Amino acid sequence: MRWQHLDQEPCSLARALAVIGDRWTLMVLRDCFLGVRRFDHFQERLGVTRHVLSDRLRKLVDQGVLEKAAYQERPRREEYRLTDMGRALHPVIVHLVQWGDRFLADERGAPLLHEHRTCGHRLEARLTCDACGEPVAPRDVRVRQNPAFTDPLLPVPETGGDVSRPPSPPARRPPRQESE
Amino acid sequence: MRWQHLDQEPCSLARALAVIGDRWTLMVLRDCFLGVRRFDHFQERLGVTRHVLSDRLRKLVDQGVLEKAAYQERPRREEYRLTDMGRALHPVIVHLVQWGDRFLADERGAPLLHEHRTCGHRLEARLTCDACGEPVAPRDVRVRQNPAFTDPLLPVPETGGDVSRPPSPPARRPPRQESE
DNA sequence: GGGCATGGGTTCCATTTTGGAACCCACTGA
DNA sequence: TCAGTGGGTTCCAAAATGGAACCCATGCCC
Repeated sequence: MRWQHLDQEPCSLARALAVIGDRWTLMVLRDCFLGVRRFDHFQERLGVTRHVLSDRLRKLVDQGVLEKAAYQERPRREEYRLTDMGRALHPVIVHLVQWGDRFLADERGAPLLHEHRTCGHRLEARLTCDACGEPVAPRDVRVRQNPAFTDPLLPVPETGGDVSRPPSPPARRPPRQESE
Repeated sequence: MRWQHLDQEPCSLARALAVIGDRWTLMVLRDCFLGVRRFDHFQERLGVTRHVLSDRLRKLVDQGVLEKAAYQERPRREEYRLTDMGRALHPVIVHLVQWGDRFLADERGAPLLHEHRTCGHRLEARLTCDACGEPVAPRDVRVRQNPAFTDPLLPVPETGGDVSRPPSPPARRPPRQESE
């Protein structure tokens, strides 16, 4: 499986990672959310090579995550801004940052402090279900396959334990006769 | 800047990406949340080479995201399970999947349907602030630097527009006259 | 009007990381 | 003894990345 074929996969995570899953892209987007918009400013803050940065920015623009806008003519200067598609990644970045704060910080704690302006408290990000407003834990989620997709997408349950949810039906044993 | 030095950066996103930011790791974790636990099962579902899979699993175990547990002795067989640190990535994956569902799906829609078991509705993931329970949008978040970090971490604001929040001032309108 | 600075890149090449495929090893069951 | 299984490792070619230099249009200073 080649990485660039991931966008063809019948899996939204794979398709999302085909867009933002390479090494520097989420770092670029973090800086976008912090207000960085110019090539050299990204380059200086990230320390990524100009070549790679140029490539990432171009791909993000092509895919609709960023847009280029002139902020000055003569000489023409352009900047990169988040589109709605890009801004929709905000929860991903917030949760990743919080995960890093929680599990990977040193004794000084989180480098950046996030405050929820509307309530004034430290932002404690939580995944909730918009339908009922309740917090969502991994095992609260039942995953089914969209019947419009005919190839099986979900794993055959493994015997011996459970992680996200216990398999319900006793039927459907793994068909293991063929050797591929 | 080398990728493997990212875990030293004073940035929780960089540190998080040093752990889960390479090409296949989030795909592995997605499968973990779907109940996959065995080497060959990961390999078959992901199509990644065994070499890379072996490397990623080992790193995830070393870093505490997964743990190896024997599910059988004689012959000893081991499986990989999420730790609490790994399960804490659930919101990241859910939001990424939902982003893919929303922006990258084909006409058939989302490949996998997620239902919130406790309320019975389709799971619509939302980032909320645990302190006040309200939804959080990008511009609701104020970012400050932890004073224990002395080097400046936040970008110097760029003149000419806003993305995540207005620096302070009078009015604010999108400068979008350009064609392109 | 020559030189230098600035923003926004591209080119070149060495080093790393992947992809693909084959190989390995301990154990089991027939 | 021999094939099968789970869980890897080794080898090599192809792709991506890192580092550094170079480019180019414009504007600014003298």
